[in-house]
Amino acid sequence: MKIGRTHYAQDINETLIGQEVQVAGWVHRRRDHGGLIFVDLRDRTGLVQIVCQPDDSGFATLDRVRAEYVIQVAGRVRARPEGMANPELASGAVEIVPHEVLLLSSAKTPPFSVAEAEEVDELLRLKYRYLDLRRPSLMRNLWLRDKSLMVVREFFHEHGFLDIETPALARSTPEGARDFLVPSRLQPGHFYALPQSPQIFKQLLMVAGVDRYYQVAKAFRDEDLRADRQPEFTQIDVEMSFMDQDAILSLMEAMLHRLFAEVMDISLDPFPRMTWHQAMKAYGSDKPDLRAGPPLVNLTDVARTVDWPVLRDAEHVVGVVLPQYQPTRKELDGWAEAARQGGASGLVWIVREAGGMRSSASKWLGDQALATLANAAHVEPGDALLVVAGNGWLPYEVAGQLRLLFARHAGRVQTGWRFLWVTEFPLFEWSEEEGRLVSAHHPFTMPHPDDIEKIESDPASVRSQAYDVVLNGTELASGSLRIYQPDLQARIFQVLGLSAEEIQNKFGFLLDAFQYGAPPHGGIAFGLDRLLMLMAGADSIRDVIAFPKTARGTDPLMNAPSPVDESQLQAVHLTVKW
RNA sequence: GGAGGCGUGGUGUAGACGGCCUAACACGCAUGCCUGUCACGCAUGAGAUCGCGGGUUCGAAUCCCGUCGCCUCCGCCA
Repeated sequence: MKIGRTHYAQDINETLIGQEVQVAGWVHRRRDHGGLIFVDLRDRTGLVQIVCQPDDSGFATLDRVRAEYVIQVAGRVRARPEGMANPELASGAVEIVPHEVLLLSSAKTPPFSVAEAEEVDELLRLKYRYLDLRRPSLMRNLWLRDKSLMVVREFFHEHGFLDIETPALARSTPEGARDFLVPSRLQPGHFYALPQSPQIFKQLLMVAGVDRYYQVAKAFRDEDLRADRQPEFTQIDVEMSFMDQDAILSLMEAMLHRLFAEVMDISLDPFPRMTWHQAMKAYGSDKPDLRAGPPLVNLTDVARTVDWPVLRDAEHVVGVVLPQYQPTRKELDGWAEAARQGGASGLVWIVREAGGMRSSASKWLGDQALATLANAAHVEPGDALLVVAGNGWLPYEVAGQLRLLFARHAGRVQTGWRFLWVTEFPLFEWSEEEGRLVSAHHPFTMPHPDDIEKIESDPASVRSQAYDVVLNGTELASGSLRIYQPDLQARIFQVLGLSAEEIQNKFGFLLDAFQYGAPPHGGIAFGLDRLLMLMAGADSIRDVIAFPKTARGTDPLMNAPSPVDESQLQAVHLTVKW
């Protein structure tokens, strides 16, 4: 028998009954009945059952094989006996009777079972990632990734976007995350940086007249990891010229609609749009989870009427309604603790029972005042209300956290795919660490046209033409219209506190480029890994990345990072100290 | 940088008030039996100095200190 296959496991079905087929793959399970051996052969598509009797050729080989041996089987497809079909398998109505079995590779007993779905220590999984990937759940995610990228690429191709590669060896950018650095051998003492995003390149491509660009691009950020953060990750990076914000949002939304329709067979509703300000007021978050129950209620006005300074004198008073929920004292104490952790001075709760009301503030608020608050929040008998008071955005953020905590705790998070656009992010935000204004998105973000005159006089209030795609409380994409006028860009740099010299040194090439005819342009970057994580129902982006890194940034399979030879260090003019 | 959780045969867990642990259970593995299983079944068996180091104690998987690793969260992530 030559090496090769005629069919994948999942394609062996009733239509092939009586035909000769050749399949190849791994021994998933072997069930030895003495005179009768069943082998589940696994390939990347699934399983197919091989059945073999002592006088069949190949019996001796199948008697010897063990889990994860690699075999190739030529045989005839036949229907399984009456009542013996396995509805769990695509190939479950049939089986293969071999007339030749080739043992291609034996295998050591694997360190964990490929066939069992049990949860295995992730370090071990990563060390033996090639075995982990054999498990159907991860293999499915690789397929999902491939299929999704095909749909995305088709979409962009059809809409006239050019797929253009940008360098992985770039220069360090002053704003943003910590860079991964690569020492230069030819330029002693100089370093490349791995790009945190192709941002500047794609804007230069717009100046070049590419008009529509996209790239499935690796991005690198040397920051601490999380379940949804890896030091290298993949963006679907997009940039367009001569389109206003509305046109960009509509086109990108169409892409996601197409993706979900073709890959998930899900027809998405049009995405609601919400300004950052609205999102913060209604959900205390710039990435609201619309599945997690009703929005926050604003009790600031009604709080003015009560005779208790904690509420009356607070800048903002925000409530979370717990519909038809009577929390225990322990739950309430837990939420109060969470509120304090979040920076609030405390939590006021009101529980409306059939008869009357209990409250943490009953010492200070009479029944009348409690009723006023409860009524303002439309709290019905059987409901409860959590109230956070404070200044600035803090009470909103804390209440937003409590909203999520409650929804998760009480199992009130609805299922579904709740996308939305969040628009009009602030252009600047205050950095405590640096003691200055920094760009909320990045310094090339176009200010809102109505706010341009306030850039110098009241920068904190300036809105931007930046937007995010949010899905179920996760930020999936971030983008903006870009500044294309050199003078406006210079004003922004000035507000950011960059000296003329720094500007010239760090961004001079971009400003230069803008002087040679820059089109109005804007774009967006989708976090592919996060998107796939949600589509796959995974808890971590590691489950949709073939070879991810641990929370400490190591790769246990290759043992990276690693020390290097002294000669390698010398070549790049480095001495290591520790 | 900070907080928390976890670490016990190959895998997943139990044991945690110190002695009942000569460390249990399931799966896996090995050997034998078994002709319709599909998480096959039955029988027998091998396999662990309880992450590592130190301490307390007559005695430590169990208590204390340190350390390493993994995971989660906060900070950080334009």
